[in-house]
Amino acid sequence: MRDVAALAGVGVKTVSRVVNNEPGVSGALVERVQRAVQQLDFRPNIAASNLRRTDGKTMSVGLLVHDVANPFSSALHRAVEDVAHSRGVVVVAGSVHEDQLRERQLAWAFVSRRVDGLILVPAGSDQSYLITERRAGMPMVFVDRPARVLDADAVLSAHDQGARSAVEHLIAHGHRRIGYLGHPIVITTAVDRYTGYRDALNRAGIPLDPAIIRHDLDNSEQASAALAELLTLPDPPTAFFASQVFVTTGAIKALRQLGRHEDVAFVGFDDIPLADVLGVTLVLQDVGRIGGLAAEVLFRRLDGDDSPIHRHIIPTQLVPRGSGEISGPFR
Amino acid sequence: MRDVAALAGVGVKTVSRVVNNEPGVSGALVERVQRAVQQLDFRPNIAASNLRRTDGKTMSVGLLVHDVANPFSSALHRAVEDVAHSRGVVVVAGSVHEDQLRERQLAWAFVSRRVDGLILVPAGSDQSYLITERRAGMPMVFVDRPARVLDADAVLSAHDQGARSAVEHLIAHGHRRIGYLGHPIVITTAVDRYTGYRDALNRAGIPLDPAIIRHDLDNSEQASAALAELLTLPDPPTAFFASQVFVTTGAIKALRQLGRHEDVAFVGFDDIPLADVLGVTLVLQDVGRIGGLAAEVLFRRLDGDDSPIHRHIIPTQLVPRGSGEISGPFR
DNA sequence: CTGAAAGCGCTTACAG
DNA sequence: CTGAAAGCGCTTACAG
Repeated sequence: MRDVAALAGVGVKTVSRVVNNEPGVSGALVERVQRAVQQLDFRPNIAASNLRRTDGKTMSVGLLVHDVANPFSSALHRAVEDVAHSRGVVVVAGSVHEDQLRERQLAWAFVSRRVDGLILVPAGSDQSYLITERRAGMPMVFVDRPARVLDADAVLSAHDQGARSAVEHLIAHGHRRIGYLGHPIVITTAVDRYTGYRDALNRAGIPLDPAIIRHDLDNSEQASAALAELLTLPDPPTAFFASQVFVTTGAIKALRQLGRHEDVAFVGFDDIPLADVLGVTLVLQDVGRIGGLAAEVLFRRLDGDDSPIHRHIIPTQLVPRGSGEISGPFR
Repeated sequence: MRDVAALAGVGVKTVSRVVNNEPGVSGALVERVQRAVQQLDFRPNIAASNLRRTDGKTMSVGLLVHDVANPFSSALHRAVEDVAHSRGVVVVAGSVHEDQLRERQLAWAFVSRRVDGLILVPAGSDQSYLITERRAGMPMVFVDRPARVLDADAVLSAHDQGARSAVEHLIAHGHRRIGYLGHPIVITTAVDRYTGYRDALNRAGIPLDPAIIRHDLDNSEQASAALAELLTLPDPPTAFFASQVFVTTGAIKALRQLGRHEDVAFVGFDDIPLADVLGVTLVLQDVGRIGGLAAEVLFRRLDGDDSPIHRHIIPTQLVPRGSGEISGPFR
């Protein structure tokens, strides 16, 4: 900037004014400065300007997700980015991989880079390591899972209701033996969705049978194996509910491979490309809305909104496509 | 940092040394400083430190992709992140949406934030707007599509070869009328893959028939419609090749919906979840390797590697799963 | 309307 | 081993 000022024959403050489109610079000077900017290919250093600015905004937000490559996370990223981009804010994202340590490292890395706010799908159950930043007023919005210790906004799917509607759907189609295929129970969404499963059975007066309940399935292969195994029981399930996208994928594969996709009912969680072609009934989360709302809440906080912390619950939607409508023995 | 120094009763330089793990501070002082850091919840400001550091590294790299939410882009993101994370570097990603203007805005936004390097899947055909940064020595690696004007490293799939192998596979199974379903031809990968299609036909002495070639399919719905339409021709294709993931998805859906997936052969491009269950033969790109290599090339450049610019070509792999092995009339 | 001085939070280059 | 001074590139708070 000093070079530009020298070339244009003005003070640095005048260059600063022109670069930031501040009013009160005579037309002639504006032009001279702009020419110098062009000539020197001057790129203002945002970091330096933030250092001195009173608001100190870096125009960046941090996004912590499970894995940037998974469909939920990347759709969330996209939704957040859309809102951020419209405000000239860049998003720096990172994958936490359900690892508390990595969550902490990444959050700190973002904080050290002075992001203006944080949107996070937490891996750990305790975000107290962020308490200083939170108290200092850094906006944070939790997504998919609420904060445990911190007092912060959250945007969540109605996990329990979504699961309950799926299981009730199966019950309505005449099933009473409904296998549960669940992702790792340390993740709060697994607890919530299992709760929905249990509630649906309870309300229908169907006793819970641990023999057909499998938690902690870590990937689609494990889900496939679990489903196959449950079908070998003396009194096997006539229907299955899968709690999450990879579990759902594994279940679909297993049913197809075993040739049971036409007589065993199935409802999964989360959308998968081609699931429509395969006629798989799914409970869908509105990821676009979740991400968009999370970003909006964050920016409202950045704009000074100091209304009470709120937990936004976004409904899920059951989309019948065939697999969930296969009739059971009690219909 | 001043506050920490005051509390610990030392100079700021000593705090700086402790925070950066520089050697040559007596044990007693280290401890006193660390206690003060703890007590004040001190977080070093990376932006400020970079401003003065001679190397001036922000420990961040920029990633420009088509759309962070699409499978190729997000897998790329993940692969880049894995390498970056191992070096303590964060990645700031942005979606370009095949829009030259947005590409430019984002690239500049990243440059203004002084990222150490750039990995980009370019939308436009001209990145000369980055020429100043490139000349100033900023490392850049192009992915999926080469730079047009800039002299920079690139990591690309063997698009033409991949397409050729797909079409040759269909020819080998007795097809001579092979429909081409292509994504927008303004994208260089579409040109490359179409070249592969054409070459395969040429080598087999099959004349090119524009009637069964459809470029510029923008989404899976258009691809479905195009495939359906081509099947109504008096002399319809007995096989199809789809050039890209969304086109592939649309083609799969159309074949299923028309009930033609068992007699019309098909080979698509790019992986899709559940395509294995559906028995769809695909040409796969090794996204993990592409992203990993791109990141490694970038970091090598950052480490001072000044070997000549290189264009890395990553082979694709044809995975036969059934749909591509349906026999045609000439077998 | 314009610009010189001071300062953001840190590191460099130096002196003790 | 330790720290005071100067400076990174910019903006703030002022004075003219």
